[in-house]
Amino acid sequence: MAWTDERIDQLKRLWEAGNTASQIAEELGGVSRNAVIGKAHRLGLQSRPSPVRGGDSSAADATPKAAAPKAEPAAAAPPPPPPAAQPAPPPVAKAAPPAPAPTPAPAAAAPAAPAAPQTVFRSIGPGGFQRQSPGEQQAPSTPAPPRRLVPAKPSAEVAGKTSLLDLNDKICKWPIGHPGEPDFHFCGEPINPGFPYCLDHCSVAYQAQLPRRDRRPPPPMPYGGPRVR
DNA sequence: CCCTGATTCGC
DNA sequence: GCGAATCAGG
Repeated sequence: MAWTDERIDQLKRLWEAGNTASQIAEELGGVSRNAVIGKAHRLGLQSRPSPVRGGDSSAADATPKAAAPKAEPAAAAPPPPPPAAQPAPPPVAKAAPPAPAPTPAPAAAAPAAPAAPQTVFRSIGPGGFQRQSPGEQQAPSTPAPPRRLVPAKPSAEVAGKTSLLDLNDKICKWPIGHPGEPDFHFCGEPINPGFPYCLDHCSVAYQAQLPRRDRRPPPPMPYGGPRVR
């Protein structure tokens, strides 16, 4: 199974969304957990809290890394790995509790720009995107209402639709329809900062892990989505 | 045991 | 570049 752009992109998103390598492997299909991890590393994806890493048994461990039980020839001279700065920590915020949050005080999270007239978007984690608007602030008292997201068909009109050539870094790349169809186009709405899709499509693309019981049947996925087993 | 991610190294 | 084998912690 080759690492196509789509599969790589899926890997990135799932990885950064906090899925385990096993889950990602299962989701992608055709690859092993190791393959996912290996690819993730090759892509330079930052590893999330791994059980092996942080588990520093000794408080002041003098030995940094002696985990080389295998051959340790004469290599030595470890080239200082340029810490490729971490330029992208914004997209991931605190994970949103999927469970019914009894928190009644919603305003506490919006201390900044209370007078800002413009809508502010804040991603609060995979599957937990919420619109934060000064006016239409909704108390999350309701048990995570599974928003019924229709594939948002802005206008089936041929005119004004977002074509492939219209895509850029600022608009939602969620496909509407299917490639080849006469009216196939892209969402085109302003993106949710840090993501390739708009707010609504982010909430579709990044589904929160719900109990298998009451999970919404067929989440609309582009291109048929990941294989169904 | 199970799980996890990290790393190595032959391909 | 890829990923099975292996390592190592929870």
